[in-house]
Amino acid sequence: MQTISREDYLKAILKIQEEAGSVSNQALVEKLSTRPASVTNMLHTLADAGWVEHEAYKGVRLTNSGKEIALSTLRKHRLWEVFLVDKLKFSWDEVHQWAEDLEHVGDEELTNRLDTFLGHPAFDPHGDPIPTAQGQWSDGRNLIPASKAVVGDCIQLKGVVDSGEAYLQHLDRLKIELGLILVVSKSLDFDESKTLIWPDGSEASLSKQTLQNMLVEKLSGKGKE
Amino acid sequence: MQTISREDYLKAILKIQEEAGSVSNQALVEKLSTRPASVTNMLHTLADAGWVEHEAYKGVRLTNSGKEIALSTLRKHRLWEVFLVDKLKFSWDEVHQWAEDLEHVGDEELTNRLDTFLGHPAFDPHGDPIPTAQGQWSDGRNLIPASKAVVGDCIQLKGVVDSGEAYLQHLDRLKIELGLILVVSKSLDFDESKTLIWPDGSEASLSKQTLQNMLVEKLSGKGKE
DNA sequence: AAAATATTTTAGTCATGGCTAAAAAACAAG
DNA sequence: CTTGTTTTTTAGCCATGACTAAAATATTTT
Repeated sequence: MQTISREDYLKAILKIQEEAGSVSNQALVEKLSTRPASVTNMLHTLADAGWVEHEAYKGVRLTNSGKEIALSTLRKHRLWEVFLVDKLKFSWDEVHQWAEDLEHVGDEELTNRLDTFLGHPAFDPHGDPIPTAQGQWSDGRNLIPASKAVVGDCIQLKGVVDSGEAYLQHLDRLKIELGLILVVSKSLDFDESKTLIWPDGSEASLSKQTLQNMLVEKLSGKGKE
Repeated sequence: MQTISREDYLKAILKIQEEAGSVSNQALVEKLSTRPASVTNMLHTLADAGWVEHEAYKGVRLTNSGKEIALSTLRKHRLWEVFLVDKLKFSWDEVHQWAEDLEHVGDEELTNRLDTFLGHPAFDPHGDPIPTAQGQWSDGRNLIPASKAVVGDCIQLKGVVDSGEAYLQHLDRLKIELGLILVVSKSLDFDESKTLIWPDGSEASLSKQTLQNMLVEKLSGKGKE
């Protein structure tokens, strides 16, 4: 049967599987802030339940039923995040921990009602796509890290790679939020920082690190501002 | 520290304390569908945490800090029930189990935002009063069981004693919901059943059992229809 | 008050899911 | 290919909070 811990592991495996291809125990240790022995332990449990295929020393892969649970949990997590931001007016850097709890509450029925109540959102407050009730979540968008934009580009922030509190608060201080349109006005080869222009005309220089974690859509080769 | 199980026990103790005065292990066994040994066990844990005072074989009483946690949990439970009914459009007989889970999520801040979002409701979907953020929940209303109404009385349903699924669905089938105004037209001494008249003119006879669990406000000695 | 009944506690077990420490396997480098 | 390092697994322990069975205490009945 599903428990909170098992759902957390399945969700973590899904994410690692998607972004890294293969899933090592080590990766799970980092993602879940736990210990190697705990991971091995849980992988046995998940394998016994038929949610992952596990070969000792070789890594894991989600089975269809495992992936279904993981996607459903991810869907719940992201829908609750939308609820917390849109309805309860939390900011995007405050919602993760509560969503981490809420994702384990409710069944498909409740989730679908929440989805309807929220107006069938396609993305969560960090720009991550919300899986559908049928488990589809292919993004469709063609986003690039802002670090790849060049001088003259007009870009719109559509998501973030790192949705940790620290990074999001950093963006807050820079008055950068989802949907914001920026123009690249300068690029330094030296440290790969770039200077960007805000819609209100102000400008600021962002570090390579900051830019790499911003997922943007290129609106045009020349800024339209 | 607080866990789901501990919050459940504190909430149960609060409810029993309010409606029965003293709290026996037996009462907790019934309320929580558990076993005597489990209750004794948990009471030790709660006493060690300073949330109850427990004297062997004599029963328990909440301390101030225990009552605070219990009231906060009850507040969360009832607010989430309002959310499920008002926003997600569940019926009053479907919400209890999910609220049972949701009540353990979030802190005071989240609860207060939820409260604001819901428009500071005073009562949950079963007519039970919602404790305030300050832990006040004195009802103020003067409700009586419908079994005490007499012929000619005009009564309005304001709450239920038993908010179990079975009873609520029974009321659903009778087209009885919170706020409904009824007139008592007949009363049988034999089985203490009463015949009631609906606003649309239809009438039906309700058993003593059914009436005892309906909490009503007497609008007038003579029905005003 | 003594006996019968009911309630509560103690003692000991079990499952989940953490953990540490040590062994085993895989991988990397000389 | 052998040695050293990293990763994974095994073995064994711990806390929480269920449980059963049996002992102890309360309560009720005669």
